[in-house]
Amino acid sequence: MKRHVTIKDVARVAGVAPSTVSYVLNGSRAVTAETTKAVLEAVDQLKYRPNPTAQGLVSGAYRTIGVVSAQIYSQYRGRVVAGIHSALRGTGYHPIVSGIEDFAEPDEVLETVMGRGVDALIFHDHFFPPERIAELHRQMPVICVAREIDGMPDRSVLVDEVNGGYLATQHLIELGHTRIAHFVADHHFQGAAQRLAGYRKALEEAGIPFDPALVFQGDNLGDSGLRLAYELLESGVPVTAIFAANDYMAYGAILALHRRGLRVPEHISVVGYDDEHTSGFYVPPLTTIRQEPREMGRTAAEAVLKLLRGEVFRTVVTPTRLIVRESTAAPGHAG
Amino acid sequence: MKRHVTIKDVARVAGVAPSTVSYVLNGSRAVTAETTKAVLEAVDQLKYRPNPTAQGLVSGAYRTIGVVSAQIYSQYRGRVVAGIHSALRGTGYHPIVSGIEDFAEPDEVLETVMGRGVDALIFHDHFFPPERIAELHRQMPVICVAREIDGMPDRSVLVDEVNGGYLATQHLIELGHTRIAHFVADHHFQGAAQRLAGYRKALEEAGIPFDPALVFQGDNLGDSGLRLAYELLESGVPVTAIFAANDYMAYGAILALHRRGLRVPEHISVVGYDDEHTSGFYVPPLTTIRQEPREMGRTAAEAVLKLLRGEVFRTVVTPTRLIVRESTAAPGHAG
DNA sequence: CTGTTAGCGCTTTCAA
DNA sequence: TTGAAAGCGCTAACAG
Repeated sequence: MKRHVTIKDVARVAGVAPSTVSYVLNGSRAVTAETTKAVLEAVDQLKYRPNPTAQGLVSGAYRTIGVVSAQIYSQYRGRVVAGIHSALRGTGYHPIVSGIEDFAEPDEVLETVMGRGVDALIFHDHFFPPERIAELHRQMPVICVAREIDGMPDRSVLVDEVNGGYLATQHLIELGHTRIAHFVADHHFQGAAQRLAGYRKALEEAGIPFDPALVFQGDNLGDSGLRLAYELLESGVPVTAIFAANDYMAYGAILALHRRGLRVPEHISVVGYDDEHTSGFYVPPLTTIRQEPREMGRTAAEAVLKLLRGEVFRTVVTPTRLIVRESTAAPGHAG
Repeated sequence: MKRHVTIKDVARVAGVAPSTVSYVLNGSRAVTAETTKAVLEAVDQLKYRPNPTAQGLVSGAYRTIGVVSAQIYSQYRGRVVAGIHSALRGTGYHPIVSGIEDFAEPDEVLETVMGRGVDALIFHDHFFPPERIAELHRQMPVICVAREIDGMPDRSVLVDEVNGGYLATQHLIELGHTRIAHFVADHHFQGAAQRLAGYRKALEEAGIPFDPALVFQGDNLGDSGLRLAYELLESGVPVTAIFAANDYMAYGAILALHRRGLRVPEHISVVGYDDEHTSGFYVPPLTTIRQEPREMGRTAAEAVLKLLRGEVFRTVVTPTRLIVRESTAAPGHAG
């Protein structure tokens, strides 16, 4: 395999000192136009690319942002990462992503990410122990997406989850539903409680009493939606609509209803949450809550850059909105 | 922010030379039990972790595998990455992933991945220019997943795509279908042609003449499945089944049929490809072709490790199998 | 305006 | 069996 071209090679070819090459490339000191030209030519000729590892060793800065993201197979989560990428573009910083697997060990994830030398961290993972995150927070800038950690004020990019839950439920109520079940998101996830709060708020506002028998704890997977829907049906509690706290659970619920001969939305309306890219092609296309994952990623990356520059960042809350498709309709639609 | 504990700190505390600490930690030279103990205690006490960046600088090896993966939001692709992670676990090597975005620029992706210092590369991306990959291949071990590149023999982990296409089509034929449309996968993707070849092979074997009017070029997205299905319906060509070269196109197709009042599988059978995690919860649950993405990732990682050790690797072909669910049935099922 | 030198954290000769 | 010293590729004082 081939040896790397180093700054010395460039210096030799350009007939200058290595440091001069460094100064030209980094603009960290005034250099004659002539010298600059010679250096740049040598760089071109040798196709020299500085070794960021060595740069990092010297400066103690790696120009790298570690990103820890669980369950990246969700389009929603992938988009957050995409937003981070795009905000970092042209800044000289690059993201390195880990925690692709659902249940990657915290230590391992950290070793992957930290081991490479990172200047800051973005967490989009609700499994990672908060104490560990807080600990890292003491060593470098850390931003959390869709999560808040005790002792880390102004270090989050949040989503207006309460409003999301509210919007979903209110939509159902406006359609005329009063018996609305809610499949709660995975309990590790902070948004779960907030979506539930939004659900309760909408009910309350409409004067519909909250019924605990209508709320079921899920775990975000399709299978849990399926199971919960069966449970709901078997419980005999009358219901005309389901608000599932994520799209996958909504899929599972719709399948369960289908298997029991219940059609959506004719017999039961269903609304999801996240607007995964498959939801518009589901049968029926799913009414859901859309967040702005790309925007969230961008904001998180910009926050980190800000902290790195020593500026202040204040926690921001990104909006949610309702996407009405075809899985919701007025109740009693089919009798 | 906190300064890192260095090998010197450990040496001081243990009362030995920095090099001795290195020898103890790497086992690269015999050391007294006593000295070893002192060093290990100091390491423990200071919570010392060697800086891999510095190690990399010296050794020229970074113990890092770059992974370039397009469209990682597909569960299938995410699983390949998970397989890579898991095969690397405990080897001292770590993957760093890039190319999360659909249309990330090759140069940018490379800068992210290469810039960090990687010892080898795994490509799971059919957009990346082959010449660029071949060029990298000259500098370090490179393995491609589900793709072969000219001039790079024995550098791929392949999938038995022909068999996949064959299995899907044969299943339909066994059910009694003879008019089977095929939605071809994105043309950037090598497997597209192979899946088509499998389709043709199954037809031929059954004595069913190949009809070009039944094949439609898609681009892997749900929307393309939708569009193609409308096209198919409008063409007036009679058809009782569709084999879509990926699940997302199958979703789109099913939605289009649904909109035209056609039920699946009663009026038209549909089979997909990839077995995305949502497919089992689709209505109806999708019959599809399952690959072994996790296995593929593992194999790719092991291949790279092998090459790094100077051993030989021979291209392997991983199996595909049919998963029969509820989107397929005998034709004329509903009249 | 430019070159020399030291040193980032580590490994690995070379000496003892 | 161990320590000292050089050097990986780069940057940033320090001199001129």
